[in-house]
Amino acid sequence: MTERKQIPDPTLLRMCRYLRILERYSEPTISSAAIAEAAGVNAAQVRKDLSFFGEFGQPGVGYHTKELLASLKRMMGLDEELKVIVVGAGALGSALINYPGFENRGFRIVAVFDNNPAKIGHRLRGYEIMPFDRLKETVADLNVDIGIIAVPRVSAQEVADAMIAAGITGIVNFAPVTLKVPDDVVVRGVDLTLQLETLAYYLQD
Amino acid sequence: MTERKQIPDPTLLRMCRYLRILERYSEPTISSAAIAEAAGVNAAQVRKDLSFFGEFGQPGVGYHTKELLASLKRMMGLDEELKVIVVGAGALGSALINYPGFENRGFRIVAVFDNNPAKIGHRLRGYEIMPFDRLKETVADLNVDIGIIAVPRVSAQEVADAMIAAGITGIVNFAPVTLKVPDDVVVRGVDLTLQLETLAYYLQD
DNA sequence: CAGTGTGAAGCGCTTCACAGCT
DNA sequence: AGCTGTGAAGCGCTTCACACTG
Repeated sequence: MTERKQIPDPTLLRMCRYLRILERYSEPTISSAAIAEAAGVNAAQVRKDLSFFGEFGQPGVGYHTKELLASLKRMMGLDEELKVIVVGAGALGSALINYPGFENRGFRIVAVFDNNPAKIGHRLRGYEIMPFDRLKETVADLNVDIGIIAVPRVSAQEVADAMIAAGITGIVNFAPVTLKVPDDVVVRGVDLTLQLETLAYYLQD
Repeated sequence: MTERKQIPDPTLLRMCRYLRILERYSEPTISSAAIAEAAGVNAAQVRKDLSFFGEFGQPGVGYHTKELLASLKRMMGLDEELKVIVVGAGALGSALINYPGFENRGFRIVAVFDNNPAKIGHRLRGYEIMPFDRLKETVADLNVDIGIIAVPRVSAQEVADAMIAAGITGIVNFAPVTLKVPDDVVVRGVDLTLQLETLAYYLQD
């Protein structure tokens, strides 16, 4: 993975939210205040975030919506399609495969894996479910960028190890466990129940 | 919602992860270092986090696993079942309903809603799908604690408004949009593609 | 000794405030 | 006048380091 300018993680996450706001903003220009309002953050925060990537604004006017969107997409690495594999064709994996958000945002699912013999060969929304042991060759053949882990907790680490062995350096993990990976691999976790659990704290008495 | 001691949000999120680690730890005692190792954080962080809730440890020994688990669960508000409704019975809603993690962790889904006539009345893993307009009465009748939003982006705010009008004060939002809610309502967002998008940044070149 | 609990230092993100540009 | 870009201040989380304890 090539090194590039260090950008705070919270900034990166907000950038993605800004992109969505820009995508459905109809005015030709937009101010940091307007972005902030839609994203639920401070306007200075928006300007500071954008400044990590360059100077896009025009004092007294704001930002040119389409131009800003295009620039940011490119700088975020979201201007060209990324190839994704999904491991785990259970309820969660199926939902992810059917989730329009992925393809809409430039992520193309190129293969789906599962180790359940009953599922292998079956098709899921056009994707043939392949046996887990064909992961390595598939990743190499198709030049996969990102691996999504949608298997039960106990198998997650094993799947991650296989992905890494196959050369994948970007992983999104939906299993509720902290994965151990080498430094050059980026793992992002999405935990479906974590947020629910923190709510419990606030709802007490 | 009663005010209670202010605990940093990052701490709350880590607490939930600690709980999971404790649940499948077999030794009678556990050290902050062991928890830290499993959670991928600093040991001092673990002790500091725990100290927000009290003094549970024994110098030279560590923490009594089961005792700590029970105490933390109680203090996090996770010692008794919470009632949850899910709005949106599409791919994501269905996956959530089938996700064993919810029920396993003390969240009981008590009703599922959708406004698609083709789905209403149908059963999904034992849950009858109800029309959206019966949300208010159901929330009141069943004493619902938490609402999960699993509808498309465009409908999310409307659903949130209805939940709030019905008296729900804790919401988990799976739609990729920032919801506007009153101060006394706690919203937690789970964004399925956000993490994927941030990966793109790291994978450039 | 092994390991907790915590004051204090360190660090990084957020917010302010304002100079500067149009 | 309106709004950006940013140095500096503010603030909160993280990490250190060590006194203390069984």
